Amino acid sequence: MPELPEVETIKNGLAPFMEGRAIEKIVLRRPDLRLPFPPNLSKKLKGTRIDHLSRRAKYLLFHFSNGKIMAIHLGMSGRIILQADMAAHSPAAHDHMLLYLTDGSGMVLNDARRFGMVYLMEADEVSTHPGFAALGPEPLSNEFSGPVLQERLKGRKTPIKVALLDQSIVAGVGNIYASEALHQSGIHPQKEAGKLTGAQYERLAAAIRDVLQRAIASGGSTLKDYRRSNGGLGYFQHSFSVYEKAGQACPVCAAGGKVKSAIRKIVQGGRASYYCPVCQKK
DNA sequence: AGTGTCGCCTGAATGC
DNA sequence: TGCATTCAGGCGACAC
Repeated sequence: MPELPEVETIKNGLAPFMEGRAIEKIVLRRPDLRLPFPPNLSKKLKGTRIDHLSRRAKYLLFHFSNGKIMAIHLGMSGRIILQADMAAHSPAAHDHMLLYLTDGSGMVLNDARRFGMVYLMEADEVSTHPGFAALGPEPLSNEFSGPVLQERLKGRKTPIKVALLDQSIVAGVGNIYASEALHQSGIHPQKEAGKLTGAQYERLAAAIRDVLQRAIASGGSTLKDYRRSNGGLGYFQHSFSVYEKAGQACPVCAAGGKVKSAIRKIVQGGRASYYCPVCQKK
């Protein structure tokens, strides 16, 4: 499940092999993923150069020389696999989009569950396009801070864990990093989002940044559905404190030596949350 | 506007 | 062994 660090890692892995190269053609092997592919995608991009790659929230953006941007959201199970020789690639199950570069290399978009999305837009539409207009600030940018988080959550009665998954509050945080950041900042996932103290918003904002940065430094987290574009594995999953660790000892408590507590799993908004009942108080 | 629920989709895990 | 059921979850659509 690619969240911000995974998409950032994919972007960094792809960029050296794609930037500056030109599109020969794009072959679609089905009409849609979560949404239909953009009409005439191949025709609109044929012959254009990829100027650079970037990321916004969990979207990977390809900036083209003709002023267009292709945005890919990998959903739950999306993968991008680089191919040195596209002619030698025989499409596998769930290879939905094949992007051929003029030098013979290319990339394959594989998405078993098809929760992913591909958009094509003009460069100046990135802030107004329906998929992007409501996105909150990038957590690793200067636009994000404790006070900003506090302002955006003012009056919100929803649990803080649920609010962190809302992409309009802060962009790019998903289920793994929401639980990890709340644990790191000592905040209970069921705490009402609008009712943290100023110090707690500061700690939470700092923890979100820290956990995301550490995950990026580790190449992201490899779970059931995510691999890096070179086929290699991220390894931040070995640094999880609470995610998928129900019943195990809380590492913070364990380090303290005295208090023994086990990580608990609850369901909020239909999704699993993990927390330490000792470290994280309402 | 905020909040909650549903549905999309497949593979892995579990149950009988 | 094999078939059926359950679960995972980002996000758009929708109802209230």
